[in-house]
Parts: sequence; C-alpha cells; structure tokens
Amino acid sequence: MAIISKSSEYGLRAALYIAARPVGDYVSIGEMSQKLGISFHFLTKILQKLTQGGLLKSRRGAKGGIALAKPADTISLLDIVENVDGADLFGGCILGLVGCGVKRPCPLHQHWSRERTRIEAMFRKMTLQRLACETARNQLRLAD
Amino acid sequence: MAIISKSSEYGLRAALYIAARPVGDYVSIGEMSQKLGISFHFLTKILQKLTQGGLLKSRRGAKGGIALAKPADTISLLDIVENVDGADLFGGCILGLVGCGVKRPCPLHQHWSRERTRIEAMFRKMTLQRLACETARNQLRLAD
DNA sequence: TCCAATTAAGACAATGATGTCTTATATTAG
DNA sequence: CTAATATAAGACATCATTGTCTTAATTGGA
Repeated sequence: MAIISKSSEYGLRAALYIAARPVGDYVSIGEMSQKLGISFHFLTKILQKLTQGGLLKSRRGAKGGIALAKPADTISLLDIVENVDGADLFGGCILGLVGCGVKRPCPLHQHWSRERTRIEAMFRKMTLQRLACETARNQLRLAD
Repeated sequence: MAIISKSSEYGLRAALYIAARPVGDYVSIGEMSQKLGISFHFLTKILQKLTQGGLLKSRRGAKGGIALAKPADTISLLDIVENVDGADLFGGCILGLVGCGVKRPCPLHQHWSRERTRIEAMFRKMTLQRLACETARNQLRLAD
C-alpha cells in the first residue's frame, strides 16, 4: 500500500519539475512526460486537475505548456495531494470505521491521530519553493 | 487514499476481536463477520492468510474457529499488517521512485523517512494485548 | 492564411483490490 | 454412522485506479 496515489506522485513530481524552471516558464507536458517517464495522456489529466484547482495554469498551442499559477513558496505539497486525491489526506479512521473521532474513537484513534497530524504538518510546510531549492542544491532526482 | 488496505483493516479488527476474548478461545468467523460487519467469505480469506503466516491458528468443524497462535503481547499490529499487505509497510519511496534511498534519494526521502520510521515504530510497539486492554478499559468499538 | 505544436476532453482498456459464491474437507455431538 | 457446524480453497463478479487512444480546440509563427 503506497502512502499516496500514483496520480499524486505524478502530480508532485511534475510540479517540482516546473518549480525548478525559471519563474513564469511554461513547460510542455510532452517534455515532462519524457523526462519523468510518465504516460503523456495520464499526466495531462492530472495536470488538468491541478490547473482547474488553481495551483497551475496552462496555455494551449505553440509555446504553450504548464506553469505555476502562484509563487512557488505559496504552494505546498499538501495543496497538491489534496487537490489530486481529494481533501483530508489521511483523514479517515485507520481501521475504516465511519464516525471515528474523539467522541466515538476506535482503539487506534488517539495513537494514529498523533502521527497523522505530524505527517499533515510536514506536507503543509513543504513548499515547492523549498523542495525545488533543496533538489537543485543537492542534485536530487525526480525520475528513476 | 487510506493508509492501509481494507484487508489489513479487517485483519486488525478481527485480531483485536479475538484478543478481547478469553485466552485460547476459538472464535468462529461467522460470529466475527456478523459483529464486525465484514463479508464472511472475504474475512475468511484474510484470516487464512494470517493463519498461514503463523499469527493465528484455526480449527475446523463444530466448535471450530480462529484463535491467536501466540500470546497477545507477542503479536504487534505491524506483524498483522505486514502479513496481510506484504512486508515493508510504507517501505517504498513516497514519490514512487525505484531505488530511492540514502544513496540516491528523491527530494522527499529524508523528510518522509523520518515520519515513516515513527509510524512503523508505533505499529511495532502496539501489541494485541495492549490494544485489547485499552479497548476494554475505555469501552472502545471495533465496528461502525 | 495555413501549418505545426500544444492542451482539453472524454471514450475505452487493463489491472488490482474488493466482494460473492460454490464445493470440498474436517470436527464434534448424538 | 450420520448430521450439523466450521474452515479451506478457488472460481467468479464488481469496482476504482491506472493507463491508452482519438478527436477537438487553441495558439504562435512562417
């Protein structure tokens, strides 16, 4: 079981790829598809979602592509994952019980909610700006 | 995206259900299926896996059922989830990159591995004994 | 104007997880 | 021995995710 969906993985990698480029650059999906090793059409659909969600913006036609819709330091990984996979990242009960919460907790509720809060905080404070920076500085990779 | 599979959820809930019963009791799958609101045949398959994995033991025929194969304080939630979902709980790269690790890390590797370690530790130190205890003491629930 | 490049949109296929059903086998009680 | 009660095993159906393909719409440049 992966922690986030393939779609989110692809969305994050593409967003980081764009963030690594000069501000305002429109990057074509074809280029990202090649460089990141992701199916072109599948990536297109994911980026469309992020565009409709207001995190990215697109331009059709020659010299078109995808760009960040906002400054890179205002887009968090949480923004992206929630936009792709739907809100509340790991919101649900870890045992799958409906209505699990402080009022009617499952046996794992308090233990898990502590961890979940940490993960969410991590995703929230990781911005494209910060990660793109670290990625460049340490020469990290976005593809296999 | 759930954190563990439905199969693991069901396996955990059933194991906790058994752990709440007197030591050595064989609990029928039919009873658990009803009380936990889980499909009988599906639950059967999951419990078979746990039985083959040596965490539970089964007895066929009248008065048969499923029991813990070891003392409840020697079975952790990690044991169960790994037996059902496969090893390395959240082992993979969060961005899905193959070969991601300290040698060739992805941009999120170090940030995520810190969290992953904590989660794994939590799952490892949570035993059926301890959780069944807390569950009884605080009258927690295993079903909707 | 026309062509090439590019995203938009949606139909469709492949895959894996989840859930259902049927038959076989083992165990206990009478 | 027989009947009732259980698990074992595996075929099959359903569903969501992932991936592919085709057609339409838009843009910039020759």
